[in-house]
Amino acid sequence: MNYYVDVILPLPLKGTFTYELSQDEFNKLEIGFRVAVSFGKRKVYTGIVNELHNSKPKSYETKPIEFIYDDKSLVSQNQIDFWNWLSRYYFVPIGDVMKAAVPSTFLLESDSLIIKKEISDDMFHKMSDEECLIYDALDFQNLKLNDISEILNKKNPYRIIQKMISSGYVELNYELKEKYRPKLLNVLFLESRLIDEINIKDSLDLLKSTPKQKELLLSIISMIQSKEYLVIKDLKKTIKFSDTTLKSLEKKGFITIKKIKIDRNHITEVNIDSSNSLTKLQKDVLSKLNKQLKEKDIVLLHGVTSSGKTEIFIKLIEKYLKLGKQVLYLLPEISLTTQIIQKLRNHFADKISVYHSRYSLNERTEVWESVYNNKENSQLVIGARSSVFLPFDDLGLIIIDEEHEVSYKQQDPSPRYNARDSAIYLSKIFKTKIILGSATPSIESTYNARNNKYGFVEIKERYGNIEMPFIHTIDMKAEPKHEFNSVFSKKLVDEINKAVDLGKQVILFRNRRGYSPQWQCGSCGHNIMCDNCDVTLTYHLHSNTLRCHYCGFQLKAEIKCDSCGMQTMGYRGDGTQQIEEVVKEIFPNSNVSRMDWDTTRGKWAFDKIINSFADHEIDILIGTQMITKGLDFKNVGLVGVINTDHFLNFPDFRAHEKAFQVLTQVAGRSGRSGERGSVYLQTYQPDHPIIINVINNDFDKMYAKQLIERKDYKYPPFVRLIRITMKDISFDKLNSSSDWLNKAIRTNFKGLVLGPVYPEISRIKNKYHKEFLVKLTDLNDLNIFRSKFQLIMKSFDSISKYRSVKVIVDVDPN
DNA sequence: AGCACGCCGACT
DNA sequence: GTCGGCGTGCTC
Repeated sequence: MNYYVDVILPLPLKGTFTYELSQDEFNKLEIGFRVAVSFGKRKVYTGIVNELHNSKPKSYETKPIEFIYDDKSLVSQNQIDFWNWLSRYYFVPIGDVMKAAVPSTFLLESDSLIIKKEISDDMFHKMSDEECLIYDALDFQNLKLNDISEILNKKNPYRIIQKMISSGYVELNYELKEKYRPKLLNVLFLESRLIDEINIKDSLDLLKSTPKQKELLLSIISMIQSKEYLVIKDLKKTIKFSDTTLKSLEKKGFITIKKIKIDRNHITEVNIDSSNSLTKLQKDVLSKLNKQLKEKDIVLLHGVTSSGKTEIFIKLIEKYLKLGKQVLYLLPEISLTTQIIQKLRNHFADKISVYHSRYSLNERTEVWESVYNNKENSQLVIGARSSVFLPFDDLGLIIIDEEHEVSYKQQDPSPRYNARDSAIYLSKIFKTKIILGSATPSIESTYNARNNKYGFVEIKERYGNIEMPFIHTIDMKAEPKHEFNSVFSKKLVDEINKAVDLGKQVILFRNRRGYSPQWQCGSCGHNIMCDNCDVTLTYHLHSNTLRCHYCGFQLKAEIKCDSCGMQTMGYRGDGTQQIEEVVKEIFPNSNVSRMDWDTTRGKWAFDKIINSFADHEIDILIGTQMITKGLDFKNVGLVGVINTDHFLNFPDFRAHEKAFQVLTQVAGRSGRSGERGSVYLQTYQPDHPIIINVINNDFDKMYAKQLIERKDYKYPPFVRLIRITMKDISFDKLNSSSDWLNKAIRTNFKGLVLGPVYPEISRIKNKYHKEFLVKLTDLNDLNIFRSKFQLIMKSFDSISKYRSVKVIVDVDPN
């Protein structure tokens, strides 16, 4: 009997790789174990077992595995199933899924080391000169392949080493570097005899001659109380002492100093608030939710902004935690602010872990381990997209908050998966319940809810009976502009002044689109383009440079125009920075701050701005989408949208849906406690149907109209979209290869295929882009299309001149 | 992807 | 003569 294992490797290659096993290894291994395997000529990777079987591969020879890391699966069968589904559904190599799922800490790096074996004289005499050279060199130290290549002055030492290995002169060993270093904390333990009061007295007598030490010991005793140990850093905060003083105490046997491993996700301050009483309305919603959950696995909770969804979620979470189940609370990355985390911590204290891509590898590793061991502090995980990959063992509930957010879909590196949709699949494997929450649910989820696929609960009132904000339009065609800057109407400025005078805070909102500051010639209108991308460069005031947002290309801003030679290049367009300046100019007595990707680079920059706004250190906050994400400010009296039209006018089948969502969400920031808030939308199209829907808070009408359009023009939820993007440095090669692919797809697949077309930005980072859009009318078509497409790509890859062309498949693109 | 092999041009 | 450029093929 032969024994084989199919291994997932962290490489962007299709499929798994088969290695041979001894019977012992076969018996020991299980799905989800980690193994070290040699791959290619010189690489060793950590792979994860996908399958164990007995069928010998026909077309190639197998290698043995090198090493088994685990006694217990690192990744459960369920997770492996999930990876396989994701890989298949989204057309991505399973290795990419593995890389997204497992912190690299668990995938040890290896460097092959050649180690000398003891051999007989007889064998030694059979060696060639080069072999002898290597063998002798190994007397001093173990060598890596690179070292040997230097000794022999030869590019490829592998053949020789291979021969030496097979002859039994040397063997390969792998230096496995543990990348993960747990955070260590210096702590001190008090000698146990000192806990007795009489002993303390005696001991202090001993320290009469060293008052510093005596004083320190007294502090230690008073601080340590009944605790097991004292963190030295904390001690230093209370009393000043030198390390030698502390060391002396250790020498004299009063204390012992140790380094202990601590959990990086320990909590700092918690104000437990277990009262958590729900209003009657909330209780009502909760019982409806519970009822729905009995019948359906997925329930959509559509609750208007500020309707108190979080408190309801908290009750639900409590219920599942009490049952001993794990709970995953998914949020868009950007909403993972201390605000919501703090709210949940106040209820669940140390049962919470947060999983976030902005956290360090070490921090993520700790959460992973904690979930893996089903520890107390990760019973509730609050996480972004990638937390669907955590090694849950007994997941009872997944809450997907802000369900409509497009950022649940990973865009750039593969795997291009949607965390919401993946979580839904995950829930089927785990038999987990799902709550989708939003004030502005996606058309797709609403469609599923209304067609009885999902359960559905609605909250139409705001928490504490606060009225929905009053939404006004300001018709920019008719209203006079403010004298300082024409982006502001006089009306908006007046209203802001009124609000600020009343001690209210103001949020000004603008869309990045159309607001990137340009460096343009005042005489000929010449614009400066990026060298590598098909976009104009954006002007950055602080550095006086022009930058590309796609590739980072930079130029110094010059006054002289390249095109007409005039000294009339200057700053046009109304960038955020410019708006900030104008606002500061118009409202000189107010504190004005700006929040966008530029001002929130650091890990905590976002939280800092949010907190200072919450503490009313800022009167007027200017920002992009970012400020709409579920932030809960008490004192906002006015929200102004500067360029409403930019949400309405772009060519995307979701444009109107998104415009409704974002405007409703922005409006929802106003008047969240106490009085009714106001919202002002500056627009040139005050009668636009979406604006009317927003004003009337009329989700149903918006939904009905969008659904008709989606049906007529064949978009989700009526079809499934697949976008295929081709990229190449050579424009001609891109065109000829896309012609080839176009023909191949259309002759093999009888479905709706659009394209290829050049996307709006047709060149990025020096590569030309072209895309297809495939529309599938039912799920079975996905399987048909996949098999056809795979065949097509096989032929495509065998055309050597198209080798450099990148083909990217994006299933359910945004 | 990452790496080795192999075949061509420009150098000590 | 050789170093090294990149086009090509392969990894269980």
